[in-house]
Amino acid sequence: MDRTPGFPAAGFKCDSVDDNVCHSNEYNKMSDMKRFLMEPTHDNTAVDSFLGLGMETMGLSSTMDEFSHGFDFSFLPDYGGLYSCTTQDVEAGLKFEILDGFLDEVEEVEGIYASHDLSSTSNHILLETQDKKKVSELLDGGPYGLMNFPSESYSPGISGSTGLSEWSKETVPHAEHQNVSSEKLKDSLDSNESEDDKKPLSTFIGSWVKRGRNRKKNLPNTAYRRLDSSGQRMSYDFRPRKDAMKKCMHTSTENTFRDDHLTSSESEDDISVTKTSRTRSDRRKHQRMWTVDEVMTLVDGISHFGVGKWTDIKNNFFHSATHRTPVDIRDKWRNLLKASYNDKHNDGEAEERRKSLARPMPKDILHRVRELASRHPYPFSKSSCFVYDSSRSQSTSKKKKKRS
DNA sequence: CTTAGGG
DNA sequence: CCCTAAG
Repeated sequence: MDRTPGFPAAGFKCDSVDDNVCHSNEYNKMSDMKRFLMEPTHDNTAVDSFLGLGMETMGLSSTMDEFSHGFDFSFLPDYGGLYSCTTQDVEAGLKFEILDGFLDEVEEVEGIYASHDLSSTSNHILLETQDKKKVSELLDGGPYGLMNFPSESYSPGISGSTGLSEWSKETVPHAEHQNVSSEKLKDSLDSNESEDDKKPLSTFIGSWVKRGRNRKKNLPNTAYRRLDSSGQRMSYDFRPRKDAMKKCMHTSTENTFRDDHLTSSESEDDISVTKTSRTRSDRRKHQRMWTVDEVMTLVDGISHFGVGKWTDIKNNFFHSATHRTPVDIRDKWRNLLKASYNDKHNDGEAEERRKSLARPMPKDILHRVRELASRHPYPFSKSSCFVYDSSRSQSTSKKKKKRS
């Protein structure tokens, strides 16, 4: 795949990623991102600056300090990997993350599941699994010899807010989703409150802030979240569009918001919105629904590292998902097991009734969950009550990973 | 720090 | 999701 001259790769940390990794999916996605960036509603000032910088200081890490945007390049790995690390991608990923943040909140509140169009789910899941199998090859030291991927060059794009939700949408008419997203953002940017006034932007901000606050409480984990396996700093101290951000937030929350809106967990100073709200038992207020894509990522991760290697799964499959701690992942797996178990032992009537209420979990996933469950028993339901037809399990090419 | 388990 | 205990 050729990089157009206008979009130079910022090869700062992505030397290990060669163009081969950018197969068609990423290409399409990049096209979308570029198109997205071309939208007149977005000021490309920052992008242009990045461009210039990218051209001039390519490979010259010593001159990076002159960069006045406070851009911490150490975050590149998150968007690196298959994205080939162009500055545009960085910007785009950033914006997507922002937009997705909006959508996440909106989803929770209004029950709109725009990020995964379930009508086309079956379609895109098939492709998705194929893609993931490619990823599996990568992990297994497949065609690209990334056997011991340094956990940062491997960023399959199945990453939470941005990559994950966009990862497999190539075949889905997801342009509408993006349009919706940008509309949402525009509305929020123009007026301080979103159009339907159900959720003023301040609410979003408050939610993010509080989330960061809560996360902060368990400091061991927070510290952990800032580092990747090699101890490299992974915080995203990236604030080029500060001015644009300013437009959409109250001054009182500005600082916290700016630090939190991307990291959602890593604000150093959260003194502003602390004592008053936290005394409540509002712990579980901000839950993010697991998308189907995330679940599939989780299943893939478990199939690679095995049940119990939650940190490995987090680092390699949910690396840029700022939420989703290893514990979260483990919990989700626990719930998936339960779901698969229930799905197995229930008469169709109850199932239908339940499915009308909850959003459907595709059968494919439950099957894979059961496979994995049978593969490595989880000391969860005492005995291995997930005796799954072992003959079916042999059909998959997935390798069996034995836990120690 | 990580993981398991319970709330 | 959150919290805690144990390795």
